[in-house]
Amino acid sequence: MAPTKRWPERPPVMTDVARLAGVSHQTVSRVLNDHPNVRPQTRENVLAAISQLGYRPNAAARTLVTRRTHTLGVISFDTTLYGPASMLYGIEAAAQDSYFVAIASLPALDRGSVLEAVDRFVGQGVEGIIVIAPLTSAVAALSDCAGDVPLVAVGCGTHAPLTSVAVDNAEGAALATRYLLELGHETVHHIAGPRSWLDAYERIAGWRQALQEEQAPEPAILPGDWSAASGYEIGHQIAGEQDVTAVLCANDHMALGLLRALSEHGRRVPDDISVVGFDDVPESAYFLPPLTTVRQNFGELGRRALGALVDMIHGRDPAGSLEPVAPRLVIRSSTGPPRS
Amino acid sequence: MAPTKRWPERPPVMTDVARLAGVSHQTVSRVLNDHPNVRPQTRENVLAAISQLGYRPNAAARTLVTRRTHTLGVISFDTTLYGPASMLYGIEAAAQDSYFVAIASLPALDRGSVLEAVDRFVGQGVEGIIVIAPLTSAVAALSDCAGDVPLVAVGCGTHAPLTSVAVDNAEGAALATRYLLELGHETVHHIAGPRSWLDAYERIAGWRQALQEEQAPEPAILPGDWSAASGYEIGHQIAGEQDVTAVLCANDHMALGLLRALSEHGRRVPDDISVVGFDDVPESAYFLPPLTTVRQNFGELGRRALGALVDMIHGRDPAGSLEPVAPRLVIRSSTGPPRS
DNA sequence: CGTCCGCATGTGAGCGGTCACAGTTCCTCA
DNA sequence: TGAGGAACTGTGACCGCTCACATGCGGACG
Repeated sequence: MAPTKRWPERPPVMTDVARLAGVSHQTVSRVLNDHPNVRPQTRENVLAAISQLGYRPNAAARTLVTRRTHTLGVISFDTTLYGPASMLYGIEAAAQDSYFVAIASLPALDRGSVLEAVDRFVGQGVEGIIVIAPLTSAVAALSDCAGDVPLVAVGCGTHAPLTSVAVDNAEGAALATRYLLELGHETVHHIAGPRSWLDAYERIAGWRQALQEEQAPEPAILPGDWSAASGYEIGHQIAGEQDVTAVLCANDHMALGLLRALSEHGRRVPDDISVVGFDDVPESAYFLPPLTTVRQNFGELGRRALGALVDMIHGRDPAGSLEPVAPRLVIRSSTGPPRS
Repeated sequence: MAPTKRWPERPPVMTDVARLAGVSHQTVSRVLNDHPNVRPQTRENVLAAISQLGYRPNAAARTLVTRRTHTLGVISFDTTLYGPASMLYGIEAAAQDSYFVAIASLPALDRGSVLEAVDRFVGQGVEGIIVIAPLTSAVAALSDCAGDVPLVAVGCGTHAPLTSVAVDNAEGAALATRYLLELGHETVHHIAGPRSWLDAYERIAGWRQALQEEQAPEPAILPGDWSAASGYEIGHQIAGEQDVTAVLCANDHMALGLLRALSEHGRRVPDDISVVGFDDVPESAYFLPPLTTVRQNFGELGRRALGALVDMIHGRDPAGSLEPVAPRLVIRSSTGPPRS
C-alpha cells in the first residue's frame, strides 16, 4: 500500500476509466477522440465507465501535447459602448462551438497597453487574437507584433498593414450626406468624433467627398468626442446659426445631445434643422424625433473578423472575409427638406 | 545527429534556456517563480538567456502540474445590454491582473443552456464562474451545479440558495416611488419588466411596498419587456388617462419610449406627467426632458462579484462582499409636482 | 494450409513544466 | 582545523494526455 494516492478526492483520470472498463488508457483516448477502429461494445463499456466515474478529460494535459488551446483572445477598448459590445457579442456567438473566448478590455489604447495585452494572451497560449481597435494609435502598435500570432483588427479601416475588417464608414457618411443634399439642403454640417479614431476620420472623409461631388460648400468641422454631452454643447453653439439646416453626427449619442440642445433653443427638427446619426443604436428609433441614422451591422462585423482569424489560424488566406461591411441608411423622422 | 528536432521553429523550452545559461532546468524554474536562494549572478545569466531566446513558459505545462489555470468564466445573457456589459467590464477590470476572463453569452437563459455553459467552462478548467443571470429560470438551474465549482450569481436577488450579489432593486424602486409621492402625486404607476426577471420582480415589490407605506392606491401594473418599443406602446395606452400623473419605469429604455409616446399625444413632462427611469444609462441625461432615474452602480456590482468569487476560490467565506449595492436616485427634469 | 492484410488493442515515450529531495559549496564558530 | 548549517544548485519522478509503433487476432486468398 504505497501512500501514493492523495486525498481528498483526486478527480478520476484516464487510467481510472481504463481500469474500470477493462481496457488500456489508449482505448479510452480513442473513444474520446472519435477514432475509428474501436469495437462498438468496447466503446460502450468505456462510455459507461466515463459516466460512472464522472470523468472529464484534463484540458491542460491535452493542450500540452496537441499544442492547441482552443482559445481566442479579444482585446477591446471600452466594452460598455454599444459598438464594441455588439462586435464582442458577434464574435463570441460565432466562436462558441469551436473556441473559448477570453477578453481584455483596456482603459486606454496606447501602445503599451495594447502590446501588454497581446503579450498576456500569447503567454497564455491563445491561438489567435482579435483587436477591436478603432484608434490609430493602436493600429501602429499592432503592426509590430503581427506575425507573432494570428491577429485580426476590427474597425480599423483598411489603412493598416495588418489584416483587418471594417464597416465602410466613408460610404455610410457619404450616403447620409448625399441624402440630405438631395432633400435640397445647401450643405451639410458635420459633428465629428475625435480625429484619433479611424472611424471618425473616415466618416469625415466620406462626408467631405460627397460634399465635393455635389459641389456643395464645405463648412468647418464641429469637433465632438462621441458623448451626448459634446453633441449638446455643440448644439448650443449652432442653434443660433440660421444657415445650419442639416447636421450629420458621427454617432447617435452626439445626435441625441444635439437634439436636446436644439429643442431647448426652440429649433424644430426636422422643420428647422435635419439631423442624422450614425450607428443606429436600438434606442434611436425612440428619440424625439425618431432619428434618421446610418446602420452598422456590428454583429456581422464580429462574425467576419472571426472568420478571417480562423482562416489565418488554419494557414488559409483570409481575403474572403475582408471586404468592408456595407452600411445602410435608416430614414426616420429627424430629416426632411429645408424650410426655405 | 538524431533527427529528433522538429522544424520549423520549435519554440524554446526551459531546457534550452538552462543549457544556454549553463544551469539546470530547475534553476530556470526558480528564477521564473521568484524563489529565494538563487545567486544574483545566476539569476541574471538566466534572465539574459531567456530574453536572448525569447523564451516564454508554457502555460499548459505549468497548469498540468500546479492545477491552476488562472482562468475565470463569465456567463451572461445579452452582453449588448448596458447592464450586463457594464458588469462584465467591472469584473474584467478587477480580475485583470490575477485571472484571465473567458466569456459565454447565451441567446437564452433556459436551464439547458446555462448548465451547458457551466459544463463547458468546468471542462476547460476554470477556477470559478460568475453568472450574470437576472432570470429566475437561471437561478434554479444554477442551484444544482453549485458545489461543483466556485460560482457566484450576480443580479439575482438574494433569494437563491447560491452565493450571489445584487443591487438593492426594491430599495431603488421604493426610493423613486416615495420621491414621487412626496412631490404630491396621488399615486405612482409602474411600467414593469417581464416577471421572469428577478430585477423586474423586485422593483415591483419595492414600488408596491412604498405605495402601501404611504397608503397610496395601487394601480394595475403596466407590463413592458424592457424595450423602448414596449414603453412606447404602453405610453399610447396611458396618454389619455388623466389620473396618470407619475410613472416609474423599470428601466431607462422603456422610459424613453414612454417619453416619445407622451410627446406625440401632447402631454408634457413633467408638467402633465412625471417620469422616472431605472439604471441611469449614460444617455438618460440627454433625453427630452433629461430623465430622473435610479442609478445602479454596475461596475461596483461586478467588482463585488469578483471579490466574492475569489474568496470562494481560496476557501474563504465570501460574506463580506455580499451585501447589496445601494442604488441612488438621480433627479433631473422629468419629474415635478402634479399640476392639480 | 500458410501468408498476408486489416481491424482492434496495448505499450512506452514524450509534451514542458514543478515538486521533493539529494547533493554541492562556502561561511561560521567552537 | 573540522563540524555544522545555510545558501545554492542538480536529479529524477510525475502531472494526464496523445502519438508512434508493436502486437494479437481473424478471415480472404492462392
